Amino acid sequence: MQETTSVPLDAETKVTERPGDHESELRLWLRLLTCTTLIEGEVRRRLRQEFDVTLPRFDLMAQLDKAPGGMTLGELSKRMMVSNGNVTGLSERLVALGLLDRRQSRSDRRAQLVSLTPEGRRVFRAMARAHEGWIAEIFAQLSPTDIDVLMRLLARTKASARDAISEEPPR
Amino acid sequence: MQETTSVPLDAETKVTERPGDHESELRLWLRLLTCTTLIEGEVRRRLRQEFDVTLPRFDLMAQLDKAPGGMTLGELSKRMMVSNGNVTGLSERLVALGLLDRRQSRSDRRAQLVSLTPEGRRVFRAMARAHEGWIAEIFAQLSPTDIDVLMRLLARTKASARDAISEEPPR
DNA sequence: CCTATAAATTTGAACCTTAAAATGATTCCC
DNA sequence: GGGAATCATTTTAAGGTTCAAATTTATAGG
Repeated sequence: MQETTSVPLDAETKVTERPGDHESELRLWLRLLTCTTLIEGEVRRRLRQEFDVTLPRFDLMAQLDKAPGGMTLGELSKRMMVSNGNVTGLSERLVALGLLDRRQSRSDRRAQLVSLTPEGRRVFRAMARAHEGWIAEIFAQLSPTDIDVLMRLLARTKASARDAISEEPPR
Repeated sequence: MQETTSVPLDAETKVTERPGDHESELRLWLRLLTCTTLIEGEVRRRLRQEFDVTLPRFDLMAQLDKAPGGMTLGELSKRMMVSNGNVTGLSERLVALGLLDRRQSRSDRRAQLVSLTPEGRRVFRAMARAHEGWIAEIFAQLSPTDIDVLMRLLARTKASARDAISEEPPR
């Protein structure tokens, strides 16, 4: 057994923390996860009910809407933060529905370029309008200041996570 | 073209916002989602590499670790915020691995009680220890104050989302 | 008791997701 | 210009996920 409070209390440093204690970070992570899961689930439900579309398809179309000239599958995969194979399957289904166009890149025969069809763009715009409203409802109780502070802290969180993630790989 | 700043500027109200504008909420949601996806992906990767276990299985075991007496499948489903069928399948695989026990509730023959086996508990504890360390790394650049403020704002976010979600159903 | 209703879970179909291996194309560089 | 490394994508296998419908058991009223 090891004495966990044997370190002399130093008023200048964290007073309440035991050596291996990271409870507060853990609780923060769980809360972050809860918020996201909650909201994501609601968005998924409404997309299905009101537009008969899945969330991943909406996400993919959202990326393409921002790239009028189309985008490569690999680029999509990176931006959506999902695997390559995932994007392959999603695109196939959207092409089959007539919402996506797909063609080979002229300059690189390895690459597939996908873009929204006019129909796809029309459908997406309608969904996006509704979606923005749902998000506003969901965050309705946050003041502009709350939002601003959250944005900053989440930016810091993202940076911290990226650093922690990219340092390991060289193993 | 429409003049977007034609509304007389009133110092007492939001100055920069157009009528149907909820861009800031939308950006906040995307950032929240990015943070979560980023971290979740890293945790998944490490769980697989170091313990050969999937994130959902870890999550399920984490819930059970907090309930020494076991838990009903429905209860698990609610706490994990996933569907019933999902929990059925996950439990089956964990029982097959000898990490979970499963028995019929004595008081309600509809209900199935699951709990960690001694082996399951041992395995989970080892994973949980490592997991706590990873989370600490990932959030390393946040100060105690950052964490505290984030906790509060996310609590508010959660409350706001819950309200928005539970008000609609009666439709 | 009997029936209606509710509750807990399971099942089936479709889809999403990842990781890893395979394929085909491009680039580098000597 | 030929070989090695790299890159974009597809494929495959295994698993995760939802939804909705079906099954089984409980509970409440009459």
